Amino acid sequence: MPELPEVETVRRMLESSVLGRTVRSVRLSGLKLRERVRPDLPRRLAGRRFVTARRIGKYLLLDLDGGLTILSHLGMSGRWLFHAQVPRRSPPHVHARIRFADGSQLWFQDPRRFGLLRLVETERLAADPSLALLGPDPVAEPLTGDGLLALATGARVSVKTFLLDQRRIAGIGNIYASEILHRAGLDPRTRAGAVRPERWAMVARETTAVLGEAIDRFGTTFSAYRTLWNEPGSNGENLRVYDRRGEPCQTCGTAIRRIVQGARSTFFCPRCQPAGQGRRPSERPVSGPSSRRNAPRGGRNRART
DNA sequence: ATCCTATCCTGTAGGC
DNA sequence: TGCCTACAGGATAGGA
Repeated sequence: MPELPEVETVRRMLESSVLGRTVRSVRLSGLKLRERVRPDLPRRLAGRRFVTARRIGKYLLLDLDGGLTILSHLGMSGRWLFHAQVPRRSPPHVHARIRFADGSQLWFQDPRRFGLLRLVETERLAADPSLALLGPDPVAEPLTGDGLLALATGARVSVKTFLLDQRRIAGIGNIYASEILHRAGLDPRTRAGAVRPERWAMVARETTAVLGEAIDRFGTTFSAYRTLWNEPGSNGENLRVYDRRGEPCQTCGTAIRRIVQGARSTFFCPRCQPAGQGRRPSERPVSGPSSRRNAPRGGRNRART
């Protein structure tokens, strides 16, 4: 799943390749993504120049001159791809092809169609419903222990679910939530409102470290995520718990466990992340108490991200 | 208000 | 080999 580091990687690459280019024409697949792409998007983009590439949480904001912005989200399987030369055989699921004058093209590809391509007037972005409720972006404004403590006051959800809530913090997804909690030594089942201040300080520090390292490695690729150059990110080898059920913890050797929280996998080390940092919330796997039923059957190459 | 589940969607692994 | 089923999880609408 593309999370903040993957989106940031794409943003930086867009910045180096697409800024300054003027759109000659656009072709849409016409298929519905998370929402329908406006059919007048090609007409409205034509002749405009890309001027800024921004990111808020997992959202990408591509500003064009004349006050128009493409608000984009990669969802589960979305990719922005830049082709200096267009490949002879066209891959499936390309929903937008943006052509530039020199023959290069920028594509939005998304097999699962959870992604988003929305045209917004730049000055109205702040009021856009997808952005209006987002919490702080932890790369733009690094988290602090005190800040997290305040955000979590009264929250009864687990700290794992808390980190995934984009209204509280924007950009953390399922992979990095597990990684952050492992490095912070915090049981993912702990109730967010019961986490001690010292522990929040560790979460803040580790969030910065985990996201920063992932950005340095161009993101984590299991299978779907690719950079703008259609290359996988190399952060997978840097992950300590995610998708490592049964493997020995790199810190203490204990077998990594997988549990289900809010219908999502969580991976943690029961020894490095001991219970008892606070009371646990009443979260249970959706399909009953047997978490084995939801166990992924694949290895590290299972379709993801 | 807050929490929680179902829903959208396709590729892929694994079972038979 | 090939068909079938379940699962992966981004955001969000709507129910408890």
